[in-house]
Amino acid sequence: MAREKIQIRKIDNTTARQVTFSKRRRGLFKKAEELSILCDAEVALIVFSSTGRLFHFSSSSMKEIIKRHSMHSKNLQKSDQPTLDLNMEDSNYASLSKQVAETSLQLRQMRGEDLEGLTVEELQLLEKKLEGGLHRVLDMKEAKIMEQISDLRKKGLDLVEENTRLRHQMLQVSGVGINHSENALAEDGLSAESVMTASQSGGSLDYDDSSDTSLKLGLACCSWK
Amino acid sequence: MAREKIQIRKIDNTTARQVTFSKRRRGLFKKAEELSILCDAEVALIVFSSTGRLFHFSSSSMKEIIKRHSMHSKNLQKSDQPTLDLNMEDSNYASLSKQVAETSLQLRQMRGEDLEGLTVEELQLLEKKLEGGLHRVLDMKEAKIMEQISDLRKKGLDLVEENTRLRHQMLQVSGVGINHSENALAEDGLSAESVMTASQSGGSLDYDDSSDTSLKLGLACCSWK
DNA sequence: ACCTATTTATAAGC
DNA sequence: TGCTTATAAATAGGT
Repeated sequence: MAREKIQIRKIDNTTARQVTFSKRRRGLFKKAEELSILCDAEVALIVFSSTGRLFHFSSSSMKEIIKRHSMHSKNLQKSDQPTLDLNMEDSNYASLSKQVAETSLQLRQMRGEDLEGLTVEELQLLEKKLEGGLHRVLDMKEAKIMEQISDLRKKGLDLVEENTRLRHQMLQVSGVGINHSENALAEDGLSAESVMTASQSGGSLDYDDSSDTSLKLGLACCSWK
Repeated sequence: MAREKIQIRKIDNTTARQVTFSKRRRGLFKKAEELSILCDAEVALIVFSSTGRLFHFSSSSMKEIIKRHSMHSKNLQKSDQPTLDLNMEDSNYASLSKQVAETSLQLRQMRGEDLEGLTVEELQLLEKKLEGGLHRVLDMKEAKIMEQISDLRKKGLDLVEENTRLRHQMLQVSGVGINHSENALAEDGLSAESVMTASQSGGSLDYDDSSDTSLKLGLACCSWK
């Protein structure tokens, strides 16, 4: 496709053949990938040069694709002892394959793709499904978040309790006569009440607690109600 | 590579995607064959469309090439005597089965089922997917409804036109001298103007048209904007 | 399915 | 191999 048109038959000159192989191989692989991306297709390409070098590409798992292919083509094979078993597997496979296509279409449509062919009624149905799903997801998220909050709150209370206990121990260890330590207790950490208030009001919880970040992530969302 | 340059990412429009698939698939297979002939290479190409259809090409025996390929890549595998064939089929089937399970789980979760095991982060991701899908579904529904409305409006205009013509014919048939028929015409049905106003204002379209209920269904939804 | 303006791929040559 | 360029092919968007 250039300078001169060429006939499609084996290139005699070895060097020229190898040069052409390199160039065309690249082009072929590029187009294979483009097809898989543009058209959402599964593509597997295997090339052996005349010198025995292997080149291959597959849009997903080569093994998967080859398997799927052998299932399909196995219907028209010379077979040997197709012992029914295999045949049944074949039909099973065919239906499975169909099922995969069908299910993934549904999935794509729930993601808002491939909607062109749907009627208004079908779109409405889809909409209801999505709203229902969204509703249930939000409910579940809220439940999980409330759970985490109550867990954290409980942990907080436990910590406050432990702190109090520790401080009492400290007091006893330091001796009762030293005023200084009493002041430190009053200024330092939070009291049980202040912790409770902070977590219930839903305000910013700035625990720099590195052991459990999930609540922080959960609350990062602004509209989980 | 034509009229306009395109980006290499999945084509949204289903029809366009299928058209492109057909065209590029042909091109890809042609080039695969050319490479094999020109450069004396072994080439195997397998393509599954997104709808599950299989297309394949191989310069020699597909089985041979696949075997040779697995020999190469099998260097890091358990190898041995697993007569490739059967094992591949088995695991193939199993993996397809796995794929079905995986996909249908995703589907169920998008419908708001089987959410128990998910973390808040995963729920959030799901939520975003659902919102995105819902948004696209609503957009598409709106587009389809607008299309139907404009169709109906056009039909309405045609009918009005025809009515007018029919009335003129009636007038001519009834004879020009009879005042009575002129009055009847003035009081009776809608003029062209009044129909236009009604349909353009977006007000309640009370055609009792039983032949096409899809618009009614479409408008039954209160929030398609 | 067919039509073309454009984009790509690529045969030669270095 | 890589680069360049003239030209053949492929193909995106329409019809």
